[in-house]
Amino acid sequence: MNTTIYDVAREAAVSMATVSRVVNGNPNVKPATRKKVLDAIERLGYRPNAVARGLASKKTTTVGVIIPDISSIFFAELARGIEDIATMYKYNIILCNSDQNKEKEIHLINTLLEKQVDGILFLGGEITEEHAEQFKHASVPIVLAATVDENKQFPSVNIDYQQAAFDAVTELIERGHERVGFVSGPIDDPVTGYQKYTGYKEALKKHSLAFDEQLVAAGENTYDDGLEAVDRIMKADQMPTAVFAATDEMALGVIHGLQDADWRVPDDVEVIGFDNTRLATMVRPTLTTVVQPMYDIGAVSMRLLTKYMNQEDVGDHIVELPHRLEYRMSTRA
Amino acid sequence: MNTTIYDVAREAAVSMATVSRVVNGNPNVKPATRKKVLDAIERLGYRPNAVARGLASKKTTTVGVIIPDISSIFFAELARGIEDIATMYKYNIILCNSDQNKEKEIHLINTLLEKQVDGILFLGGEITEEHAEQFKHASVPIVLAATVDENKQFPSVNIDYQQAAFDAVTELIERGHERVGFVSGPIDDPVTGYQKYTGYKEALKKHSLAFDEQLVAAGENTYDDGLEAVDRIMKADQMPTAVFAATDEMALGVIHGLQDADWRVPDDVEVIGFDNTRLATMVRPTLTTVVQPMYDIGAVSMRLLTKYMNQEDVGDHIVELPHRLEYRMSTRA
DNA sequence: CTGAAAGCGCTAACAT
DNA sequence: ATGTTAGCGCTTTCAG
Repeated sequence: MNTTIYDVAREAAVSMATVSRVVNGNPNVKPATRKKVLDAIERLGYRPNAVARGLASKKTTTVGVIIPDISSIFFAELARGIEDIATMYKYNIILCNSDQNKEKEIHLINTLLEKQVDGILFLGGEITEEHAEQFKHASVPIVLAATVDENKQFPSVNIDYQQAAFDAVTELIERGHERVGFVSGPIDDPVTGYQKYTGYKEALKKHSLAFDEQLVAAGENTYDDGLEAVDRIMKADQMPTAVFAATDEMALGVIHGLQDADWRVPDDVEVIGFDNTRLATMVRPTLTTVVQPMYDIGAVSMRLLTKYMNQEDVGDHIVELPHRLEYRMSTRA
Repeated sequence: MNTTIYDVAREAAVSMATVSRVVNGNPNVKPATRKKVLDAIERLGYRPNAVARGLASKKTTTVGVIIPDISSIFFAELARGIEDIATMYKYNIILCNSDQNKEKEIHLINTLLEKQVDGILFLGGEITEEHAEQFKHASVPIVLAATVDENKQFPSVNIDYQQAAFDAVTELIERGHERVGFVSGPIDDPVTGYQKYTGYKEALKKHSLAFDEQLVAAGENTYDDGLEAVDRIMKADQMPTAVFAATDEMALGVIHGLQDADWRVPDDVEVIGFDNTRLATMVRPTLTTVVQPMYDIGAVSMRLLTKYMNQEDVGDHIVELPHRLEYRMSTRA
């Protein structure tokens, strides 16, 4: 049997209430009795039972995090930002991988709610009607991070993916390229696909360049798909002289695919990636890429969630973090 | 107010016990009444409170995972293995980053125990006396993964790091190299440093090669430290013709450092890494490396933990997974 | 400043 | 097959 607050109370010859007070740092305890209690706790090796506390107080100091895949460099970095801030605010994190699978996501939300988490951080592809329904019925605050919510009906933190893609492609165009390839994950993936795709097309249009289906390769966001994308776009009737890849990992694939086929980067083809993961400096040439502050997105979203959980006033429910281009060697100086 | 089991009981005109039975899939319920209850649950939108259940049943179906840094490729992959198996056995995971900081680790163990996790998975550097003390007093099973426990007093899953390093270095030596560099994280880190260092020295000794301090560079396990290591070891009085790096990330640094200084890999210098993270195929030349089954270590350790939690019979408390060399292009065919 | 007592929502005997 | 009844360990009024 573990020792309980009752045992401590008896040992210290006070009431449970008093023990509870000292354990919770309530100032209304005479120093002398506080000491008595502390001693008893020490002597008995008492450790408060957070489950009982949770039941009584209706707070678990635990938040649920639904993430597509913790083994992805991108999400792992985000997760670290989340965890650090959570720790700072004394929360623990229940981490769940969803693989962006809607069924799983819905199921996980339910599980987390059953576990009485104080809040949920949702990272994923997209918010569907069904997600929205769930979220609305949740009794705790929910914040989205790196997740597209068309209707902007839930608090979220993001960067402007479309604008970021637009900026990157514009940079390429302004360097004189008229044939810019686009390599991405599934186009129907809201963040890694669609938004960047739209930004890409906008940039072309803005500069009166024709859109060419042959310069587009949509794979699965992996290195190998980047590699393969090269096969496809370099076979276009008119080859691209620059490539914008939707993730750094794909960009590495593109660079190596290009090099394997004896093209030189950046001399023959310039390449820009997206995310600025640690991978970007781990290639030759190093990768020029759109900086997405992953750690910060995680940190800020967690911070936002803590505010909701404490019912603090929140300014903007939708926060958009800045992005920028980091110039490295995969583009010409 | 959320709806409780009591509300459901009233709505279905049965007792709480019966509701509890159907919620928990107890077969001793007449189909008809089961349906009545299910309907009531549906109608009320009832969602069981896991905290209350936890308090009453003394099981939370949650396990704590203490991990050095989730943003590391290596640990993220391990975490994925852990989470997948946990999900399979209906457990959730409370994920905590320790940064291998002993204070934090001890503190986290306590927090997790307070939260009444059903078990703990500990990944980290090393088990000290103090850790051991904590573990012994824990009321739940603890399994170590990718963590060195000198006294082998706790259940754990690992590969034989020393042997693996020995094998890699031996491979290099048998290819005719007499000057093999060793690049690693802090030598005093049990897994990434000491064990591999020992394996390295053993291999030299076995083949009657002299140990040369100048060929050893211990940094911080990062890409940049790999890069810098090259500066050091290539300045040795007699340069190495092969390098064994303790992690893939360092190995990438070494390869690029070498290439930046106009050495050719593998022609001038052969390189072998360690881990077989996804990075290994994301370099040119692709990296020959020691395969450490990260996902499996995570999965197996979680599986082991479930056995302890279910008080099942466990065969070996210490499991050692196999390692092997994966030959790629950073070594000559 | 301290204590008594009523739950929090559920499970687990024990009855029936 | 179903109901009754204690708790699980803690927080939280409410008194004093």
